[in-house]
Amino acid sequence: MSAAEPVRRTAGDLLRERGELTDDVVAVKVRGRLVDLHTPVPADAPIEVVRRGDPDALPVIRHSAAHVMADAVQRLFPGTQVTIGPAIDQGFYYDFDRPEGPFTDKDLAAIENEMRRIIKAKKPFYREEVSRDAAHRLFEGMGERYKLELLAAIPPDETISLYRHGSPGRPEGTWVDLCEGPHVPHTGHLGAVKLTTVAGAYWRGDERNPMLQRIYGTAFPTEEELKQHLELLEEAKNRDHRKLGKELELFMFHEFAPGMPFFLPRGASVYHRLIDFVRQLYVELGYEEVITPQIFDKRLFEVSGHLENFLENMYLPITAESLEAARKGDVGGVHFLTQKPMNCPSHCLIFAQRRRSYRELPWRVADFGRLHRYERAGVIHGLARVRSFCQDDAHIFCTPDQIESEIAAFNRLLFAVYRAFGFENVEVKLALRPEKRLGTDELWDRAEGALEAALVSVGVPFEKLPGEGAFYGPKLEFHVTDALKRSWQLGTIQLDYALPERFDLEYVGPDGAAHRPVMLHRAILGSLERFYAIYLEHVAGKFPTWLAPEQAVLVTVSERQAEYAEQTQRELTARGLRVALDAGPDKLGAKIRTARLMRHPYIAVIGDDEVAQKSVSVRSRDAGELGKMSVEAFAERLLGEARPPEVIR
RNA sequence: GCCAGCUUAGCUCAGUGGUAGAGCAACGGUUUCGUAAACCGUAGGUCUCGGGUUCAAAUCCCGAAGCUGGCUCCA
Repeated sequence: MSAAEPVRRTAGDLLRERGELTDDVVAVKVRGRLVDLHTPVPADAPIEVVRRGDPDALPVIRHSAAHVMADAVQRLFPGTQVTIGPAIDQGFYYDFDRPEGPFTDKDLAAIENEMRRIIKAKKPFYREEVSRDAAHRLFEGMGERYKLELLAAIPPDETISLYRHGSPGRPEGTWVDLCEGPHVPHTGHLGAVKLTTVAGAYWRGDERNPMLQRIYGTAFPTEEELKQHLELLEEAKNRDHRKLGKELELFMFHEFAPGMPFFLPRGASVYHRLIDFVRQLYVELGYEEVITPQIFDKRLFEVSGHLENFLENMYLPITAESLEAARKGDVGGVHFLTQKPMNCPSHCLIFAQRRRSYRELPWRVADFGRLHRYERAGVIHGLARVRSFCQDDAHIFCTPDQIESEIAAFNRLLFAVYRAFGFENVEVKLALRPEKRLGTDELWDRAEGALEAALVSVGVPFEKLPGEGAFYGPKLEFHVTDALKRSWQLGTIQLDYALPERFDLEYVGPDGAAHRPVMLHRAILGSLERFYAIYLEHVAGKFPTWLAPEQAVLVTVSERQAEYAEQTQRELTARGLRVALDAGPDKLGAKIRTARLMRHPYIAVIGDDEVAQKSVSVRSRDAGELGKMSVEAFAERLLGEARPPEVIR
């Protein structure tokens, strides 16, 4: 630092001068930005103190924990190189290049112990700002080639900062990392740490790069909070849709069809009711539904561009005849077939089936067709990521000046639907042009602009995702998170100028001339399979009465009431209700237990009293004991809840 | 696809080189019972599959499949 430069004081210095520096201060916030105590701040800036218990302290603690972990790793496993190690939502990770290969669970335990030693020693963190050259020399000397690569990627005008923390047992006394911060004042702030898993991760997230060893962990100010976090994870596991799907007999998988769910009778019942719900919306919103083929000649997907852009995700079925021809080398006898991964090309064929008038637009065509996409092994995940699924898919063919209102209307609809299912936290993302795409830049400018304009007009906050659009157009994505806080896309709306062009679609305008329509691809629930997964977790297996496979279960106190119970079941079923019956020899307590585990909305007990009074004793899953009521009153109550939620007013 | 782990009865899980186990579920019997598990009994397994090492493999080694946690890719 040259003499001419004014002395720059750190946030820590300022607080100390003001006598506000207590040991529980982890960092500060300056104009909304999280800054640690080691970093110089403008003397006149308003400072907000962040203490150990504050939510803002967590990322600081975790990022520091990542450093301490890397320190421990390098101490225990010399020759291991460090790369990056950020704080994340649930904790932190650090990626290492370890020549000896992956870490084992035993290694994790050893690393954790080493971390505890460093934490216990309450070693201070230091920040220093250095020149690019000095940093280069430092990491070159240490043989940290990943850090050199990171250093080279820092823009020239940015400050280069190093963070050290005291490391008991290291010859140089400290462990150093190229890092922006922020970090805690000393290692003692890392109250409770836990390393959770090891995983492979590509350097810089590119699968062509070498695979690094990632260690995930988490950290909290206190053991108590860590314990709570671990309990929360345990609870989340209990509502994992894969576990619930098995327990509630909703769906299954088999290795003969990996990634392709089998919906069991109870699960299929829910699935069909979801479709019914969407179908009802379609009636009200002016959609028409079609049914289209599964398997096509390859020419369809040549025209659509899928063969060029989506081939690695497509199944190519083959007939025995073609297989035989191929074996004989008879190329002309081989029929190249394609299993559809999307419905849009079919709908283009239907649009082009006859002359279309502008008076028909917007034409909204829906399709619950089953789609198949080949997904690489390792990416499939319960119902949330499958190889065979169906979307509540529809395409809107419209004129260019109908785009914005269609998109805005769809946005409003989608939020209303999600709200009806109890999803309040929906994240909206605008996915922009990918590298591999159809159409000119000018078309993409227009398409992206239109989506953004619609979002602005509806007034929802959104995030832009460069390069994430579909190959035929930009998309709006609507995301919600699963029980384990993984974010999944549900609905989408995509704007497409390319397919109408490729299929040479036209409508006759008021001027009598041919015009090119625009296509909107949209789904509300998205993949029904994925929606099913997320929703099942969202309600923890407790489907509302309108969706539940059985809306009530009748249980008898003894087998003596079986006849009356059967008659009651028939009466309720005749009124369109779904009612199960448990008239077996078990004791009432056991039947209640079974019924509760199956999460039936209502349990109706039938004993001698009920038979005599022509009643049932009702217990609601959500509202508790309701007492005796007539069968008629029970039916009325069920019928009142059996209607799907109203979305459109 | 890549890295790591897992796979034992329908389900949840014990079993680390020497005769495959438990609980629940199923089935049979007894009990006829009032709001989260009655009692007794019976049956059920090529220990995912294929190779290898060994006198001997659920157990050790190699390969495959499926699943799990990540990475990459995506609804």
